[in-house]
Amino acid sequence: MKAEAVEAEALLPAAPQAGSGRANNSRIVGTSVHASVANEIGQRIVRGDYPPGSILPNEAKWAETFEVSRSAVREAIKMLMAKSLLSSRPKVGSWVEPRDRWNLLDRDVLTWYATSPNREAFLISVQEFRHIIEPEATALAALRRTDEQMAEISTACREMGEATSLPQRTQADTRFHLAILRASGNELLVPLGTLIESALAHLFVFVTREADDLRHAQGLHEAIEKAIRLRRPEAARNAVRKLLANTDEVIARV
Amino acid sequence: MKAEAVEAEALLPAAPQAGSGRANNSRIVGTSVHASVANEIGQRIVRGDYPPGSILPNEAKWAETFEVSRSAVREAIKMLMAKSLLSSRPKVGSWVEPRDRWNLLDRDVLTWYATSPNREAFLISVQEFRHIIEPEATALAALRRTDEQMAEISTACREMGEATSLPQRTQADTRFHLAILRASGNELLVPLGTLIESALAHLFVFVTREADDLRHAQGLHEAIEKAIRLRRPEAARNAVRKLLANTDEVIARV
DNA sequence: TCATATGATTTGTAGGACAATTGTTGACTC
DNA sequence: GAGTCAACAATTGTCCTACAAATCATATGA
Repeated sequence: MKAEAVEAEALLPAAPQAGSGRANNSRIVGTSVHASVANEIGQRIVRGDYPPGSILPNEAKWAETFEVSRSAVREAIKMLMAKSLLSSRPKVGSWVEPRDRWNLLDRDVLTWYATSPNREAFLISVQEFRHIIEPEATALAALRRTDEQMAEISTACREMGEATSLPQRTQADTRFHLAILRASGNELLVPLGTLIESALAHLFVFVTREADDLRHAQGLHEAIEKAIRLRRPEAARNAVRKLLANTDEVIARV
Repeated sequence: MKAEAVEAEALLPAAPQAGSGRANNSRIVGTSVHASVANEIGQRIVRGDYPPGSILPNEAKWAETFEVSRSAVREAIKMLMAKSLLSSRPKVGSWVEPRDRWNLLDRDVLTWYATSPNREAFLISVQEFRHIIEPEATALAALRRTDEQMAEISTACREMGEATSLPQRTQADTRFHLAILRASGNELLVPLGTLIESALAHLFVFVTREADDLRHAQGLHEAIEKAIRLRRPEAARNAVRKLLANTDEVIARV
């Protein structure tokens, strides 16, 4: 090809480069090349740079763009195919699949979605989804939890109360909700934990809670814990609904 | 390496080989090599051949086993990594991730799960999941459907009634439920369509319905269609609950 | 006993070569 | 002029080889 050596794009968010000079090859830390490439391309797709149905640049082009080997690009693309973001055929190339084939519940896709321009739409969808899932999941947990699962839930709930920093509290909060999903006894509910994780992680950025709010929220969590402990599905369902309503309200303020 | 040329395993379900002789290289039809390998390894993992935490054979070993190149194996493994079934590190190898990290809601993983030894557990989980999701999703659809979406739902419902063969009917049934999910106005619900698809596909194998059952089920579907058409969320919710109860009963008979 | 090197194994990355697939173009025929 | 068919070209698919990087295990030494 006669293509001139175009400026390669950096894969990771601009590492402060020691030796100034050439701005790429800045692969910095723990991430492997194919993972970075998958991340970058995936993000662009979800962000809308390449609308569904459109043909992506071919593998050689990506390799050139990122200054990596075609093998690495191919592995990245295979990862995106596994998430149904892409398909490809010889001579045609790779194209973006229609949006309703995307596996939006995938951890990575969700992350890309959460950081894309329409963050608010995302948050609203997730919160609505929680309204559908969590009351029922918690009711099931109240019926079927084992003692070990109960211990996990109680521990997380207590650590939430004792947390001294917001990140620490958020982490305990997440553990609390994930433990409930696991205790529901339905394996298919567990993967939805990524949704909740994502929701809480992004909520925590938005929200600066007052001390009063914190105490109130803690009380709501403890009500859930209690209902599960006493094996009262109906009470559990209602307690979760109250918590979600509270969260809705916090969101609405912003 | 001193490894003897061991018998390679066939990737696809035993093609009737013309020239008898060597039993592999039987890659037959439209599937690419890396996809076949991913399918085979994925199925084995979900089936339980390699329990979570255990180390898989290394890439070279897989390449030898399937008589494909290491590149193809790597691309397959990357696909499984994208579904969180695997992780890998240099020198250590690839290991199976804990079950609760698997993306069970992924189309492929779900298929592998559905064909694994514990099919019944799978079907029960899916049906329970439907109880959680579908009533609410349908209520939302009743509130937010557009006219185009309504047309899709009505068409599918009608075609269900007019279907002359069971596969044809199942297909229309699937389209009906997927259209409702899409009409719910919550993007995150759409990916759950794979669950319902899978459920109906596998239910249809189990069940041989009587003419009476068929008429009854059709009536239940039409009730749902009507509730959505008249924008009555509460009626829609109840209609779906009735349909699911009916399905439960059919399952219980077997 | 603990820290430190060093060795070996496995994945990670690169690059090149060719096969397979298939859209496109152009020639040929009716 | 329309339609059919063959040749071409572009792109992914597959294979191969070589080396780099990471890291576990072992041995070595203080």
